This record gives sequence, C-alpha cells and structure tokens, in this order.
Amino acid sequence: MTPLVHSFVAHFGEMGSRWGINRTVGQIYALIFVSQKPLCADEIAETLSYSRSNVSMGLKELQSWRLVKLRHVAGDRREYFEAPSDAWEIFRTLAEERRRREMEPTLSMLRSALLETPSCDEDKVAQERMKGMHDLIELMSNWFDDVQRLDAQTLAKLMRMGARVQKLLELTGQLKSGSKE
Amino acid sequence: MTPLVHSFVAHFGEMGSRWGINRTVGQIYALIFVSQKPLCADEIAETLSYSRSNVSMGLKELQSWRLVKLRHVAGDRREYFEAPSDAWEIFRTLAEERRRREMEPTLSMLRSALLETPSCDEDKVAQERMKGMHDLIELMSNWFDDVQRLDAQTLAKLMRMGARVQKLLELTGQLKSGSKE
DNA sequence: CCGAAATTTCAGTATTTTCTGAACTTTGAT
DNA sequence: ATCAAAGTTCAGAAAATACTGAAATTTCGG
Repeated sequence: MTPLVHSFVAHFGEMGSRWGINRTVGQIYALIFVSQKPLCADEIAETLSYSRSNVSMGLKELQSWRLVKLRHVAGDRREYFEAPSDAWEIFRTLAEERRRREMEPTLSMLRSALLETPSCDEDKVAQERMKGMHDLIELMSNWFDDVQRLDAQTLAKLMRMGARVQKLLELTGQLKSGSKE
Repeated sequence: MTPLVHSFVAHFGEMGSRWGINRTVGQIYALIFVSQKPLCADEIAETLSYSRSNVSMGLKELQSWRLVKLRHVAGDRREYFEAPSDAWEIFRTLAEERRRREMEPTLSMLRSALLETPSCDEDKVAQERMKGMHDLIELMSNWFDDVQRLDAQTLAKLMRMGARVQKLLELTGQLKSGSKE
C-alpha cells in the first residue's frame, strides 16, 4: 500500500464505527474502492493483515450493503470484488440500505404503537409525539423512494440548486395557484 | 412506564447502535421524547434502572447532539430536560450533526489526499476515485446546508413533491433555456 | 466422482465499549 | 461561609463486539 492509500484506508477504519460498520469492513471497502483492479480475499487479508476469515465476514457484510460487486476472472476460481465507482450509484445504494435498516423497523414499531388504544393521559401524549415522528419518517421514507428513481443528472441538478429550489416552488405556486397542492 | 411507552423506549434502545448512539442514550431520549413534562436525571435513572452516573453521561451526549434542552423549574435546583417535539426541528438538528460528525472529517481527509502529488499509477487511480467521492460529499454537504435554511413549510412541500420535482425542473429548463444553469 | 483450492462457519479469545459505584466538584439556600 | 443536594468524573467490572484459527463445507477442474 502506498502512503496515500494507507491514509485513506486508515481513515475509513476509524470512521467505520460512526457509520455503523466496523473497522475491518471500513478498511476493506476503502481498499477495494481505490483499487485499480478487482481484489480477491487473499490479497485483501494480506494487505490489511487480517485473518482470512475476518475478510470473508467483512466481504459478506459489504455485499449485504451492496457496496461491492462480485466479479469472476477467467481461468481463476477465486472471487474478486470491486466497488462501483459512480458516486451517485453509491449514494443511492447507501440511502436505500439506511432507509431499510434505520427507518423501516422504527416505522413499523410506530405504526403498531399508534393502533393501540391509549389507556391514560400519559399514553395519549406519548401517542401524539409518536404520530409526529411517524409522519416525518414516513414522509422522508417515501421521498427517498421517489428520489431513488430520479436519474443521476436530475438528482445532481436538484442538489446544485440547493436553497434556490424555494424560489422555484414559489413560482410554481403562482403558476398553479388554486390547485390543492 | 406504561406498556406503550415501554415498547417505544425499548425499541430506541435496540436501534441505538444502528443510529450511532448506545442503548442507554437511545432509551433516555425516547423517554424524554414521549414525556408530557420535562424530566430530571433522577427520574430517568429510576424509570430506566440505570445508574445515576450513566444517565448523567447519556444526557451530556444527548445535549451534544442538541436533541434535548435543559430547563429549570422554579424553586427546584435540579436540571430538567425536554426534547423538542417539532419533527422538522429534530430532522434538521440530526442532519446538521451527522454532517458535522460523519461527513466533515472525511471531506477534510480527502481534501488533503487530493493535494498530494501522486507517486505512481496506483496513486493516480486512487486519487481519481477519491475525487469522485470528494465531489459528491461536498455537494451533499452544501445541499444540507442550504436545506437547513429552508423553513419547515417549504421543506415539507418539497418532500411531498417527491419525484414530481423532476417535472418541475424540466419546466424550468424550458423557461430559462440558454441560461448556464 | 475425486481432491485440491477456495470459502464459510463457529467456538474461543481479545479488544472495545458500556455501565456502575465511590469519590470529587459545583451549586445555591440559609 | 456552610453544607446538603445535585451533578460530574473516573477506575475498574460487566457486557458486547470483533477477530482468529481450525474444522467443515462448497466449488470446480480433471
């Protein structure tokens, strides 16, 4: 590993825990991400000085996040991995997986909590708060879903507009004033 | 704790690790969030059966995330805590803190890595990939910043529009076609 | 179908993180 | 200023998580 790659890999290892993955997984991803060619498990284990089995687990985890893709090299039985390099694709994948892992379970918990009949004042208040949270998460979840379907170009345009989108909305409001939305 | 509140609190405890906080912190937040009135540390420790010191640490952590606010009750020396109940405010706070903790450090690491002179082909490729990642994170970071400044109403409108925003962009493209953006 | 290469599983160990209790510091009413 | 109540700190115990090595399983060329 060159010093440049090393510092990138080390950073991903350190940030891993903030991002909800562990050090090994972070480093494996970083290494694959900057690599010119697909890597196999042995090369990764060797480069990062982790046991073969740890790398195997890490690769499984990365596959479950859909952050790495399996490749086969002709005449070689080993499995090679590469990371999609299109930043937008990565962003979408991450957004989708986080929605599934971090929002969906809470949404379903909230849904059932809101079906309960409140047995006292305390529960009534609690349900009101939960309703607010539920509605926000649902809104964001649906929005993610929608955005998922936009093509990269549109998405980039939208991002670059940033706050100016507000102006656009005001404009639209005028164009179709009277419409119920 | 009523069964309803209990299940909400328990869920936040379990999800905590996925969200980058620990069980105690998740449960304390959940409890404060659904509570009718501000709570003091002793009440929280009592209700959740955690040690007083653990609750103290947890409250510090929640304050650093700006997820709870300190309140003082007249004629009572203890510190009481409450959680903002406006879902949009919470969303903004979370987005801002996550940007600061999860994106900023990576952005600055990438910036310095991109300043290095690549010493070989491997480094050249690595830098290209890092450039892609850097640009995306920077774009998202700025976008977060912008969105931060929109008022809740505009934000909600934008979210509800979802994918239909694409239509809007096409429309604008026509209106100001020829403009450089 | 055989067997060597590759991958996965998993029990046990190592490391990290969380949590507690006791000691310490701060605060504010008297 | 005093002191009791409130809040914080921190060393070490407990719990959770990550990692390894050895054994088991899968895969595929012959």
